[in-house]
Amino acid sequence: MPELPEVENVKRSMERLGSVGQEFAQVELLSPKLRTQLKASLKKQLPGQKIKKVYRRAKYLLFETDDFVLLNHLGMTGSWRALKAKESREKHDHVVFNFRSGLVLVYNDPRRFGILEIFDRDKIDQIKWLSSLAIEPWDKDFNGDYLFNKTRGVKSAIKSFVMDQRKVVGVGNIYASEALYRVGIRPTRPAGRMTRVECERLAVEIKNVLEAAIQAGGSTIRDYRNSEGELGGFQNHFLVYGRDGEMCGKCKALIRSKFLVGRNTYWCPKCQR
DNA sequence: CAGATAACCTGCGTGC
DNA sequence: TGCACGCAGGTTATCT
Repeated sequence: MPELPEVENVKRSMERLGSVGQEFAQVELLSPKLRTQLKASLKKQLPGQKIKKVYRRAKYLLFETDDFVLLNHLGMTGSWRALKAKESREKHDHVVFNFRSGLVLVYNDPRRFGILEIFDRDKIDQIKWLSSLAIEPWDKDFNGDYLFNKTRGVKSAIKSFVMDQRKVVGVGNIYASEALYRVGIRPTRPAGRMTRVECERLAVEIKNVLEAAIQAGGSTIRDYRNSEGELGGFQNHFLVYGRDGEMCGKCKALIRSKFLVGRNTYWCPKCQR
């Protein structure tokens, strides 16, 4: 469910809930595992720790405390919510974080593809989930030259390149189609066949589409919500995603879709070459 | 090695 | 109303 814009919005809503500065109290583990085993150390180590910072890296959400880092990936269906009435538990709630102030944050995840793990704070750079991620899209080095150099000799489709978190971070199935449409590149184009100018434009449009989606609160197709329960709005601005059979807004050709890289992919056959 | 496919899970919409 | 099937915002392991 969540790509970078959604995770960024979860992060911002977490800050608005006042999570920074909160001191952990009891932690309740309701399930044995998400994508990975839920460790008992969550219950033992977090109480007494204060959240110093909440931040995002790629599609990961991180809570930094005095001594630890709580790492979270939302998988396809992960979500957070703040409890108002006590004991308002729902199906697929997996972990309950009680704070000393009375705030309660619950992690819910029907498909359990998410990750919730704790690491020593001085070992952040050893976290395997983060070790091979590419630079952030807003890093000064993320530009046309970067994409041009990384794509040289790559025969696989540009769409799979853009979705490869080791090459480009934060772009998933929605924003891959949207970014490539904006640049006028067909998703099936071999990555190594991108010109330098096209790489330049792709770097710009990846940032543009992610930025626009962040500003719109992310995309809600079925069930995405930020931690304050708010829905996203960028689904109303999709130019190609989910619009196969509809007219392209630029040229009136019909938008097509095809299964590619294991995911449905959308593009305009006339505007994208 | 690239590319496709399966696997991990549950829920929901569709068509019979 | 029920059931089988396909599909879903992600990632990784395993095939061909």
